[in-house]
Amino acid sequence: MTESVVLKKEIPPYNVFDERCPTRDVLARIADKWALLILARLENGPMRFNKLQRDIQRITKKVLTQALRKLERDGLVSREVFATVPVTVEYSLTPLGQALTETVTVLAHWVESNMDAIVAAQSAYDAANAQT
Amino acid sequence: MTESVVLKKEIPPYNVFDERCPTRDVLARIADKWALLILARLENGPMRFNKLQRDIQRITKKVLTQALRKLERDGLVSREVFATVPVTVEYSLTPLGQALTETVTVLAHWVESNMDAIVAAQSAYDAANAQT
DNA sequence: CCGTATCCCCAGGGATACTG
DNA sequence: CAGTATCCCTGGGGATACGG
Repeated sequence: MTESVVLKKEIPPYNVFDERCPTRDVLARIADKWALLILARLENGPMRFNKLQRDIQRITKKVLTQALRKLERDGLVSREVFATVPVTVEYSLTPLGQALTETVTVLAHWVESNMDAIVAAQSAYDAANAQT
Repeated sequence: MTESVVLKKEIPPYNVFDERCPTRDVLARIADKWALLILARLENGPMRFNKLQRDIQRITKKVLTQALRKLERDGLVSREVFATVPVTVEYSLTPLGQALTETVTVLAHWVESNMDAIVAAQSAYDAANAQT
């Protein structure tokens, strides 16, 4: 009888805990304070470069540009140039970025919603570890 | 007639986009590659220090300790010492950390699930921006 | 308006060794 | 086992100025 060999389905061995897995680099790029803020900010629609910089306070043009390039390379953000004078550039979430951002937004909101508990924990921790 | 003045309910003005809001610091602490990996790793239950270090590859004791302390201070992780010989220390998620980690895990899984699309985007980007 | 180009700087992370 | 203690070091930001 001919054995029907059931090949183990090759599930992509992506695993963020494997130091060699490229997902780890991607996660590290997303797990960046600026990246998260940018994604969260773009959730409500396209936005120009300067508007982004103004909304996300304390970020320099250089760093914002770098962060946007990385997000663009990973296919999370798209960049569109309009030939106005002076030039206008709009950034928006790609469908891929949109999906990711939903989770990112949950994260940001979670922090806001639980900030009181976090502050309390910090106080307790600091009190317990108080130095002379 | 006496106006019944409806006081605007004072919702905590927590907002990650405000540079002065403490939520921003917390988000920055969570938005850290090591912090995310630690939280994700602790999701399945308590874990000892060395096990944690082995599972999360490429992290040194120093950095792991620092990361755990921050998470502990924010009330996301708890540390329990057992007077065995040699000493055993277990780290686990607090209820607060548990809730957060659910979202974190979604994020990690999202990356793994969408890695193929991300890789494709990277290739396209690199091809479009090829030098010379 | 939307970025580069420079310069500078130090905090944070790596490597290694040691201890309760 | 679970951390400190040191030393080193670099690259990621910050500030500023300029350019298309």
